[in-house]
Amino acid sequence: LSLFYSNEANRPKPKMGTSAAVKLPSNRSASGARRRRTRCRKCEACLRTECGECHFCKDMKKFGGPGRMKQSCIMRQCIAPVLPHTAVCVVCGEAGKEDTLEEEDKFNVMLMECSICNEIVHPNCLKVKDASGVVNDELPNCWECPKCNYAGKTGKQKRGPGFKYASNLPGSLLKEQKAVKEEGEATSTSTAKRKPEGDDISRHRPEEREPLHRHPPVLTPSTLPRPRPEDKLRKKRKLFDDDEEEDFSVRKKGKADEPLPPLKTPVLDSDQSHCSSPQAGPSSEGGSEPQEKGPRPKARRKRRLPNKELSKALNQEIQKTEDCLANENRQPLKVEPESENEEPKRGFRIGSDLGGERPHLRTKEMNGTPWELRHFYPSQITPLGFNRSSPGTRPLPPRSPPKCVQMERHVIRPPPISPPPDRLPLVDGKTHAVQREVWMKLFGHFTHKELCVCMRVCKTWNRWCCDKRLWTNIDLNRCKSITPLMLSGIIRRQPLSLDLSWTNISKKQLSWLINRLPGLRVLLLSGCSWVAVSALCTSSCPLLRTLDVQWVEGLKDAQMRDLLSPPTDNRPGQLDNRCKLRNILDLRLAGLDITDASLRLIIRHMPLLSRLDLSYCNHINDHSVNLLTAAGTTTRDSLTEINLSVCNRVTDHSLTFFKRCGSICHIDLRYCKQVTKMACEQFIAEMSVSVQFGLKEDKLLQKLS
DNA sequence: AGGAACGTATGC
DNA sequence: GCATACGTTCCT
Repeated sequence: LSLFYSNEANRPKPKMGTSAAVKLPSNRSASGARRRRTRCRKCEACLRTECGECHFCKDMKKFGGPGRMKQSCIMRQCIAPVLPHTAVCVVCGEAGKEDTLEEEDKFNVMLMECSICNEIVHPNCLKVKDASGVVNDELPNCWECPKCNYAGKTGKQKRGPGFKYASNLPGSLLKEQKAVKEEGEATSTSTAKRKPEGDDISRHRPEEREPLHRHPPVLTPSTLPRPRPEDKLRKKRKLFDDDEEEDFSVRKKGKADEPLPPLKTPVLDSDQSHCSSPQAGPSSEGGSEPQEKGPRPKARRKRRLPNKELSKALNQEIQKTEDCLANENRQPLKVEPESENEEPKRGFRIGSDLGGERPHLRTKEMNGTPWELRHFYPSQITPLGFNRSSPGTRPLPPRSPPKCVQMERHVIRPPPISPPPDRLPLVDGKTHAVQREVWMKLFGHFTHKELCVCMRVCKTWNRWCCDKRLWTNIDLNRCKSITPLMLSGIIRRQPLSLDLSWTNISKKQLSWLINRLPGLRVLLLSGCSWVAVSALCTSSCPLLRTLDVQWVEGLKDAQMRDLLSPPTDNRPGQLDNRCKLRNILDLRLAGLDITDASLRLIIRHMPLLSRLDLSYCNHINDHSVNLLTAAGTTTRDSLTEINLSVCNRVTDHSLTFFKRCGSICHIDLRYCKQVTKMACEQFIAEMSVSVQFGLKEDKLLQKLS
């Protein structure tokens, strides 16, 4: 099944049903009552235990709360709530029968709930054959039934059944966007079947990717230490940051005075007006109904015990982020395509003219998605393909795609339970002679771009090509916008190495990612905002070996402390008290305004540190080197490579300190104005007693093997 | 508008 | 019958 579910378009606003606990509003629609949904009990969320810490957990009696709120743990909010067992088809009165049939035939006998009229039917029981129903990929058993679709009804004022998102976790990346005040006819247009505009795969074809080899920093005079990235650039990025309050705390003063560049374009605006929001005018249905206005005697409620700090902080963060995400990504409701990466343009038709297509296939057994390719390597990316970007060229912050009020929501469904097929099924019912592992060897030679193309070929290839062995390195360096679809694509591939350098990834996004990449070894975040990088403060990635945070603006000593400090919540037995980054071997801090204070933390908390990049760190001096190489420090023996290029406070004296390092193999002092070639040669001469060093370049000392 | 409260559907 | 928690209403 596809892991990308992107349409939130037509989730109807919950309406009263016969079962509703409250009286029906006077404007209740003429259509059927809505069924309440219930947990799938299979998704990641359903399977986990209550966190005991969220707002709703704290309300629970079992956690000592009053039990008034009666809400599910935020971490346990179901990703794919299902119709209750008691649901039956309004036509035949029977339950869903999908269990009785093969996958491909299930659709017509499973119960589908219309997000507009709320009717639950077997598609087979419907008489309307000329209209197309539009399946909501996001929610199991949810569609816009052919009747409503044919009648031109829209779900605009409604929100799908069942979904009550704890938008922050674990399945959904997005929370429902706030109702957008849209006026007039914009609200009357259904997005249900609109095809994604300009969403042609060819337009999103990634650039040819360079091999993932690493380069040393480009150290030509033209790229010599540059001032911090221009404020202007940062300002632009700011528009897409979510955690603004933190952001301001690290921003240089004065910036706020500058006018923001106008990013909203006419395109954007027209986009907005064309996309009907699922929430467009939600208040027009129930909310605006002036029912029960006026004073009412209200005695039954007990005094509340507001938990403002927690809930507000929680929700504000979520909302802000998700508003941001909402703007970055929006796609109309779509039907999952027949072949995985096919354009999801059409509503499907029941028994209609789409030839031999079996529309229900679109809702089942899709592992890949058409959006995957489009979003994984969007156009206008020029992946640099290596980590150490030239520091002088902080890119213009990516701009979001044209914004649209249309909200989409991404649910990461659990990975397929069944193993990928071993052989390719053929049309004649037989299977291809070549086994999967052979194909996999072939796929192993393809670029990621090519793999994305392969994933469009068929379901089987789609699953095969998503094998994490083919995606150990995912490089989104300078990808202009990280979308939720890309995030879910990353999760699906479970890379060991992830390059998000110079992207506009937000804190929320990064946090979401890290929490779902438990095996991540390499994380490259150079040029990202500190706000984003601060996600590392609260998330744990115990296996992380390489962390690149060079040229992260706002990352100074105080932030390093946050990054390296053990979790603050140290209740016994609750959390790991050790440094979250204790297993780092390779730390890249180029271009940061850090001082010895940070180095002390590093020395203390990163006992395995082997490679340290401090180039372009203006505060680093001989004393810093003395610290790193002092007796009793772990770095003294663990350091094998150090990059101090363009550290102008480092002098010849540092070289004498390096003599104490037992494992040092590589000392980069290029462009250190106060380091002389003579001192380097003296170092080589003195070290030659035990280790042979040579000058690979001017002031670049390297052990000769 | 956002958050809290609560009636009662749902599953066991 | 009980525990859970969905979806609406009410309060701030």
